[in-house]
This record gives sequence, structure tokens and C-alpha cells, in this order.
Amino acid sequence: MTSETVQRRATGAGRLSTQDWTTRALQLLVDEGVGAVKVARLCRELGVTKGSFYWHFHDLEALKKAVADRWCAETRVALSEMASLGDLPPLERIRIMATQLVDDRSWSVERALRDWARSDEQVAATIADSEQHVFGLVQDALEQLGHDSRSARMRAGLLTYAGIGFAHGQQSLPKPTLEDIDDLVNFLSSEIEARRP
Amino acid sequence: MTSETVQRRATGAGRLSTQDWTTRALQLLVDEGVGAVKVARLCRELGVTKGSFYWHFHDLEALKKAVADRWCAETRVALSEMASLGDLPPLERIRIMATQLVDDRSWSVERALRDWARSDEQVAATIADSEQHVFGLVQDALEQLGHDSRSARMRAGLLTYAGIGFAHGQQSLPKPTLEDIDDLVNFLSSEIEARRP
DNA sequence: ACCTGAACACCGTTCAAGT
DNA sequence: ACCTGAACACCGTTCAAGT
Repeated sequence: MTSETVQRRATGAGRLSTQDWTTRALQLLVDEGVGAVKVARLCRELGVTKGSFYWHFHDLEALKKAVADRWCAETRVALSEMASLGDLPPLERIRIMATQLVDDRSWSVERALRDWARSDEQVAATIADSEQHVFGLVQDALEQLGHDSRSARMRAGLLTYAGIGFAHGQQSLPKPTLEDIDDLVNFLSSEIEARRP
Repeated sequence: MTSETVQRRATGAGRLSTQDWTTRALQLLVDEGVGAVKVARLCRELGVTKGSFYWHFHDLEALKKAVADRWCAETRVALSEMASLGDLPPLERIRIMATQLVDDRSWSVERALRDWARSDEQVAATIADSEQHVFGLVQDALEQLGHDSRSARMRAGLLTYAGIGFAHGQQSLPKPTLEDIDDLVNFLSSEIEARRP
């Protein structure tokens, strides 16, 4: 591999920035999973000794936090784009979110980060944030469609959890078609169901 | 900690069986996550040297497979119990499954195993199995309630994915109450939604 | 400010040798 | 059959010393 040197050159004068470390770490995370993000490995690929790493970060945990923060920032941009759909009719917003949820997004990053979250408070908080954000958007749309808060909460939760589940499920279940999504959106926004006492 | 010795005594004559290793490994997996399942740690807790471990297993991977196989067997029992609800009315079956999905089941085990599945074919196959099983049960129940297969598939998928998502979500989203589950079951089994052409 | 070099504790794996 | 003991490579962390 000679690409390491290229990577360093691209940075600037041969000294590394925090960005260089997080970029490489995110790459490893997505490509090979949490287990591949190691100090020794990073140093080898970036062509420096471990002492360099420990000048930039206090420990591995700190590097992870930096990576998570970066992903968090990028995610927030994507989410705010979702929010800027505010003028569209609610039904359309839900359809767009449902499509996006199923689409080939960066699920691999989210999955990896979610694994990570189980052993890292910081990452967990970041993920919880974006979860609640999506949930809130769906809930609002449903309430604007005339659902009371109880109904909106239940349906928004169902969709949000399903989205998370879709990211984590093995591909054994049938992947929803566009028709399925149409059905799903109509279903989620349909009239209050007959209450059976 | 003196419980290690107790653990060994409980086994029998002081020599360890494969069961002893997998039991302790599962415990560590659930309590402290994938990262805690290490050869050195296990040996320390079981009061043997590493050589003992490597007599029982070829490597860490083999231990993992053994743990997964055990969990797989236990899961299959739970699933077949679900299937034996066949005589109950479909609506009741769905309610039971939904409750079970949300209940404090061994989510920690499932989550850990699912992480594991990403790097282990065997574990992945096991999990795919149980996913499809649950999906099938829900779908059948919905069809017996008079839904056509398209509608049943969509709704069953929604619930199954939501169940998976619930296991993986950070606890930031509102945990469904029993009332919510009632609503949810009624919602899922409600009349075909108004089609908008 | 940014990095090297060497050191230490810890983990995974192997293997000859013990009972 | 089941385990010990010692060895080796590898990783995380620290720190004095270099530029």
C-alpha cells in the first residue's frame, strides 16, 4: 500500500490534523466494523508512531468521540434538510421520509455507530438525538393530518422503530417495494381505527 | 470474587466442559457486550490457564460459534411455543406477539448476537431464521383476519421491523405502554385503508 | 506544536510437557 | 482426556526526548 503517503500529502505539510485521524477511522469503521478501529492499525496506515496518536487524542475513547461527533454533524445536516420539507403537505413528507428510511442510505455507518453506542455514552447520546428528531417529524406530520397525539405517537413510533429495524435486519425479510411504501403511508395516515372496547 | 470456584464446583469434578465455557461467555456477552468475551478474561474467571481454553476450542471464533449455536437452540424453543398459539384467535396471537416483542425479553442477547452476525455467517443465518419465523406468524394471523396477502405482508413487515428496531433503539423513544399496544394491534388489524388513486 | 523511541501491561495463539 | 507453563506477536498507554 502506498496510498498512506498520498493520504498524508493530501493533508498538507506532512503533519496530521484531527480530521485526518477521524477520516481514516470512519473509513475503517464502515469498511471493517468496530473491531478494525485500533490505534496500532491507524498509525500503521497513516505512517506515524503511536506517540503521535496520543498527542492528538487522550485515548481510543476520545478518537471514537471525535468520529461520532463528526458523523453527528453530518447527520444533522441531512436531518435539517428533512425538516425543511415543512411546507410540503404532511402526507408527502411522511412518504419522503419513509422512502429515505428504506433507501440505500448510509446504513452501514449508522449500524456501526449503533454498535459503538452500546459501549460509548457519547455516541449513544448522538444517536438518541437523531432518533428523536425523526420521530418528532413524523409525529408532527400525523398531528397536522388531524390525528390526536396518542394516535400520532403510536404510529410515528411504529414507523421510526421499523426504520431502525430495517437498518439492522438481516436481508431475510422482503424488502419493501415502492408500492409497499405507498400502501404503508396510506395505512399510517388512515382514519382512526375502529376502537374495540 | 470467589464465585469462580463455585462455578467450577457446580460443573462436577473440577474439569471443565464446553457448556461451562459457553455459559460464562453468554453471561459476559449479555452483561458487558461483545468486547468482554475474551480468552484471558474467561480463563481468569474459570480459574484455568489459556491452554485449557485452546484444548476445548480452536480459537475465539469457535467459542463464539458455540455460544451462538446454544442461543439458537434456545430461541427455537421459544419460537415453537409461539407457533403453538395456533388455536387462539388471530387477533389475540398478534397481541401476544406484540407484547412479547416489547417486553423485557432477552433483548440484550439478541442485540449482541446481531452485532455478532455481521461478522459471522452462522450467527447471521440463525437470526435470519427467527426473523422470518416471526414475520410468517404475523402474516398468517393477518390473512386469517381477511387481509389480502399484499396488505398482510406490508403490515406484518412493519410490525416485525418495528420489533427489531425496538431491540436496537436507544431508549430515547417513548416505550410503548400496554394501551399503546392495544392501539397498535387494533391499528394493524383494522380494515383495509382507503386507497387514494 | 507535533512526533519518535523505548518501555510496560495485557491479550490471542501455540506447543511441549505434565497428570 | 484435560490442563500447566512458557513462549511469541500484537495492541493500548505513558513518557522522556527530539525537531
